[in-house]
Amino acid sequence: MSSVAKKTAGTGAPEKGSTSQATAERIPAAQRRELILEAATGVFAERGYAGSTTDQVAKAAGISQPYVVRMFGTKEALFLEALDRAQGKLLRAFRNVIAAYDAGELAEELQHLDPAAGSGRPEQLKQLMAIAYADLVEDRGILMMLMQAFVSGHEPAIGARAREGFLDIYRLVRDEAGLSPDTARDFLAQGMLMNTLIGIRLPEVYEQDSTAEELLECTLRSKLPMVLKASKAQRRAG
Amino acid sequence: MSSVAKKTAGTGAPEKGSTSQATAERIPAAQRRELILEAATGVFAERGYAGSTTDQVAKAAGISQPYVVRMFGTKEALFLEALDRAQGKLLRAFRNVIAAYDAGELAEELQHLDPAAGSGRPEQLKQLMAIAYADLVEDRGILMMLMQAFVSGHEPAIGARAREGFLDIYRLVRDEAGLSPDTARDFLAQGMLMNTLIGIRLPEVYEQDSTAEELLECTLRSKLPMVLKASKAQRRAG
DNA sequence: CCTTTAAGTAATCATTCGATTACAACAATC
DNA sequence: GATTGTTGTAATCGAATGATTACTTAAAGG
Repeated sequence: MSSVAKKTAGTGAPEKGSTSQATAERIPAAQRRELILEAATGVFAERGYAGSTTDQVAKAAGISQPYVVRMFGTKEALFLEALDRAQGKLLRAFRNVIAAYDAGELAEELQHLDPAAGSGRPEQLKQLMAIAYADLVEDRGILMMLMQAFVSGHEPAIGARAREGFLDIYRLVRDEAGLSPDTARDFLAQGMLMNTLIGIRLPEVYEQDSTAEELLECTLRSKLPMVLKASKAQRRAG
Repeated sequence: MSSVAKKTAGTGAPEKGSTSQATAERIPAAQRRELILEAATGVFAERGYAGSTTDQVAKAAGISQPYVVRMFGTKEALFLEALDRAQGKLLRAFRNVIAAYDAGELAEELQHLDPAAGSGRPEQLKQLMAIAYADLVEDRGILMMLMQAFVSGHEPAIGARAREGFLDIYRLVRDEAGLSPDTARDFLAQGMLMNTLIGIRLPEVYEQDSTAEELLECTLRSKLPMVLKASKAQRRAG
């Protein structure tokens, strides 16, 4: 997805010799909004709310800083929207698993589950959702965006949203997947551990530290190779 | 420097008689250092690294902002020292439990453990350390200070230190308490969940939200009343 | 007393950052 | 082709913040 109509990189010279326009390609506001939210999710996930600047988001989205502010009003409003979006993606991922399971579409995946963990619907859904959660690590923005919100409870608006969002996830796992409170708690705890391991960038030292290797191995299991690959890609891009 | 300009304000203002004490009480630098670290832990725990200012730390410690900076050099150095201190307290708390257990000093506490969770040394130590961890919530600064470090992996110095610190804790739990990797992982996961619940200030809505009530109940168990009390105290302190 | 040292602050500086303003260019519509 | 709304930027402002400088003052030690 790149510019076709405009200059900048369109025809030959990226230099601004001719028309001194540094302006981005014009696209509808609704699409631009989504691009900004995508960029903001990455920036906020990386640096947290206070550690991010609207200019970093603007640069990541390929537009100017005033445009970001004008479109969302304030940095806080932008953060809240990005948070909602990330939470929505997580809830949708879980609901997709549940729906597919109940429709009997996961016969293949069921073969690879740990039989010792139980064969009831809640036990199997728990394992399947854990896999879906680990899949979200590939993006890395979504889970760390949530994590950053979870440690920003001192900001009144963000704290309130984070609380509600976390409880939404708990209720989904309990009511829609049917996990008992204790099982739901264990499920969430595993998720928070994964977030933490990603947050401290443990995959980056996987090869140099055997303790890190062991902990990552027993936390991510079959999803470890994918996470390691995503980590390396992230480092290149960073 | 002692020639002429020395007495600029010496003309009228040096009232030493009673009230207006613009300067803090003079105490040895080593003690002041500890006071600043204590204050910094609370501030960083609350607002994170980027969200905290050296002036907030100074105010919390009852001294001026330049003094904070001069004593630690940079905000980052201050954060790293506070982080070390918090991690040290956590490690010490766990080692105290292990030593007391091995010395047979915990006969009373053993009566209150869940027998269904197993009666071997690792199983009992896991439960005892979980209680010790929850006890640290009372301070609140220590655990959230660590949590804030865990989401600051993008800061090179902090990220490196956070990684090492987390692995130190894992090794302690595995090697000194004797937990298997899987059990150690589950233990850490519960800890990360507790941190998250504290981070989003879930205890503050305990009375208004039955979902929050259930989740807190099944995560903190016997330690819930203490955490609720600490939460209320924290709110009053603001 | 006087000199030295340690503890502490006021003032300020250079950046950074979120937000605002004013404007430019493109596109649709009449 | 003039009008009008949409998409976008440059310039800049005021407040906040980490750090520095220069100073003050309470003790400690002759």
